Amino acid sequence: MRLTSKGRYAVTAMLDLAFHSQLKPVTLIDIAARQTISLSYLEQLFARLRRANLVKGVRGPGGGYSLCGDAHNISIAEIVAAVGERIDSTKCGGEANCQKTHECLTHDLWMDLGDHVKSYLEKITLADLLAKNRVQEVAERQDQHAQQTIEIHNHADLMHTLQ
Amino acid sequence: MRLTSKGRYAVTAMLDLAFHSQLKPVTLIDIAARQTISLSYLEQLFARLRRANLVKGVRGPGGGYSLCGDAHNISIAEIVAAVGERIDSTKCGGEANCQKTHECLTHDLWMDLGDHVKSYLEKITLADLLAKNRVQEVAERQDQHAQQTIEIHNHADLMHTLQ
DNA sequence: ACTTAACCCAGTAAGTTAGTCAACTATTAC
DNA sequence: GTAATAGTTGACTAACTTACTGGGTTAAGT
Ligand code: FES
Ligand code: FES
Repeated sequence: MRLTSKGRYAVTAMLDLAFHSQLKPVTLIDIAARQTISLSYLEQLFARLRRANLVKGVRGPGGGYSLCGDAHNISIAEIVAAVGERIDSTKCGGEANCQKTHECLTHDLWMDLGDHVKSYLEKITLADLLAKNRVQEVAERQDQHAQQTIEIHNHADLMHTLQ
Repeated sequence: MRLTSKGRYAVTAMLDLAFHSQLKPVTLIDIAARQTISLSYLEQLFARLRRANLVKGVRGPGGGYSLCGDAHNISIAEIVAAVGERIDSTKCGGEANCQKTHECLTHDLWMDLGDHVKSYLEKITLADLLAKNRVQEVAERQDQHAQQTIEIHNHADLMHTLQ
């Protein structure tokens, strides 16, 4: 098993998307600002999410990304799998061939653990997370903070053009 | 979360130890042969396991390692923790401070997942694994195969001394 | 035309993993 | 005592992955 920032970022970004893309697409620039994730790195992750048909991109002004389908139908397991994180803990990848042709001593243990985690993440959807109070609170705080930084950014731009 | 060969090897070796060290200590050389793990790498892992008081080493001929205490009291979670694998999936390590002073959007999700996996691995002991039929079968197959390779090894030694 | 923002590709610093090599110490057997 | 055994320690390394940067292209809106 290997669940790193890649998977964390992917789920975080998808949750941000679910929260903000009700009306119109959300730009990666906004997500990067709110969640403090590198824009270029987000692009890479969304390339995978798009290939997995979890999001769709719209180009040009007013464009951005929005969810493919309903938040109730997107599980955390799907997102994590889409960006290429292995939930499986085995060395053999389920082939039961660690020792030449035979399984190793602990093959079954890791298989069971993997199944366990997988089913846990499959049962949680974006909608489930979105319904939590804590998530709502954090998202709203982020919106306010992002609004401030945008104002600061615009102010800086203004000063720049005045020079 | 990050569960790699390090944790797999550690648990596999401990299980091998639980299976073979009923009467006398087991050498790392034997474990390395049976489980096809690099001897030097095993030494590093057992240094950590010893520091965590999970095994004790006996030097000299007839020496080797044996379990500290009963197999019923050693959980998989302890072994994995002893070699330094993080079961926790959060970025913050439970501090809830991904975003400067605040928690990130998905903090709770990763905390819950970590707790879930941790309690799963805490409930499984070496004795539990040892009781399984599959594990017994694999261990016996490994014993036979190791016996063969030892004979081949002795044969090679014999030929060598005759030259 | 010009701007916006998705899309695409190449590269890279830092860190981790899995492993090797070499030296040293304690214990037992002869 | 001395030789063999087996644990103990530390430094060092190739290969790989992660997280990230930069530069460029393409499609869409105004
Ligand atoms: S993990 Fe599947 S055979 Fe070892
Ligand atoms: S994972 Fe804990 S705050 Fe982000």
